[in-house]
Amino acid sequence: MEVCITSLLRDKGFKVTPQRLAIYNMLSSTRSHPNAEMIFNELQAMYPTMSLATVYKTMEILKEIGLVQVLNAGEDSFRYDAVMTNHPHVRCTECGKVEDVYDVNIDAFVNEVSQGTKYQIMGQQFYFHGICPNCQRKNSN
Amino acid sequence: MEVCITSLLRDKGFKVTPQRLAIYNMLSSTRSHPNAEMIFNELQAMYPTMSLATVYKTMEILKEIGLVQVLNAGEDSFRYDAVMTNHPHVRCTECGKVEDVYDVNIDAFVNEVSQGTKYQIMGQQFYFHGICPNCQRKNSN
DNA sequence: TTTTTATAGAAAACAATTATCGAGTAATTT
DNA sequence: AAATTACTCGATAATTGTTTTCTATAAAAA
Repeated sequence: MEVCITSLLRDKGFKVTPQRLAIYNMLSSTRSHPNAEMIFNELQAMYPTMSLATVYKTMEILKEIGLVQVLNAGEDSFRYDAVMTNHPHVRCTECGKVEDVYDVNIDAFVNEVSQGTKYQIMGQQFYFHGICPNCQRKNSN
Repeated sequence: MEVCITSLLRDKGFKVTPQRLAIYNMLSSTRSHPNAEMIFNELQAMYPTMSLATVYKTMEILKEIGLVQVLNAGEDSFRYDAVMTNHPHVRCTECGKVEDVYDVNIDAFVNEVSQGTKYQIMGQQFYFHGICPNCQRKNSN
């Protein structure tokens, strides 16, 4: 993994810096789909000089070299995901968490749209929102 | 239609103003999914005192009374749609236009996600991006 | 090691959106 | 119809997420 990002950065002419490694490592070891501020807050402890601008600039680079995808889950800020397979996301409108959705057949759906619209579909984003099992339980109490 | 928005506004305690009618009429007679600025620009000619703030405030109200839906097609600004049936959208990455996608079966897909995640799904947004037939033709020349 | 080049991060800039507030106007009451 | 009330308009200012600028500094190349 480390090797991967290191050589990927270098191949594209970007420098390998501690900040970039830290940001990517943090992102790839969580499933919380953090936004820039969450990443910043978590890394600030270990990297006291870390700035939000660096997080944004790094995300830009990581997106460019194909290591992260940017999620727009209908909130006011972007979330980031180091899992690059294109999968839907579901956001809980009560507690705000964003989770992955696996085990659904996207391809058939995409094909249907492609044929119906005559568009050459390059990608898609599926966002669901609702109430997670946890919050459902809380609500019923 | 006019009757509908007029009474809807009044029932919810909002006043019926020329600006609100103009904004809603403009939105419901286009398929271009404009953002606030596009709406503002188009109406400024006929309503010289129209301001962007009014467009935003009106959209807030129209959303609240269920007359428009807000689209977040992965751009930097929101787009608005007076068609309230929940349908996917596809954006052309070349010319930027956003079109509706009809004739696809969403329900089965939503059910699949609902059962797989145990979430109580309240809504969803499907965004596709790609190249529209027009731009495909242009590109091949 | 030296030189070159890109980067980090503070601060300022930006753009979309939201809030504030006084004057104006629609709806309601008299 | 006039007066009252409450909501709204729109100029302006504020806010928020994100991007840019600038310069000392760290990483890569020589």
